[in-house]
Amino acid sequence: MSTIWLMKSEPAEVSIDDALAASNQTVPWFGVRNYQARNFMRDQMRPGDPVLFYHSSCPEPGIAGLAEVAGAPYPDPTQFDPKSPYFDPKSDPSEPRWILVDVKALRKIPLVPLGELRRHAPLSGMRLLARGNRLSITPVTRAEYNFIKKQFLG
DNA sequence: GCCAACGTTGGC
DNA sequence: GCCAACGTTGGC
Repeated sequence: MSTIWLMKSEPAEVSIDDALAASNQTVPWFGVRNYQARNFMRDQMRPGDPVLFYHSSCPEPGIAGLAEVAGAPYPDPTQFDPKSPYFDPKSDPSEPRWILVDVKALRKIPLVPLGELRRHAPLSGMRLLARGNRLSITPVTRAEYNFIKKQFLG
């Protein structure tokens, strides 16, 4: 049984449109620098897991598209690039600290705003909505996922 | 720009 | 191992 994920991206950096325009509609999920989120990618994600593509830190935060995990985890190359904002001088190339997966965008959806998600009781347990949540990758339950699809995607 | 919440760092 | 200080996230 696959796990379902919600993954936040700043659209100014990689939007759902950017992902759909990428080669094979696939983008590496670079830049995660939080151990819990890394561990989800490294230890729990499997190719084909459904992903809700969420836009954060932008004028209209919300779910912007559907995607899926596209491959096995591998080291995030930006951690070794001194010119990258995600450069991590403490990461040893022989034992990379930051791991990512590729994500394949499937389709853009009419934006489901954060405020709309908060409005529905069946979604009140979503990790995304928890007070103080900052985690950029969170699991989504099958019930939450099904509700979102039924409610917002007809 | 503000600020609540949370994660990380580093001295002890 | 504790915990204060600091840095970051991310909505508003």
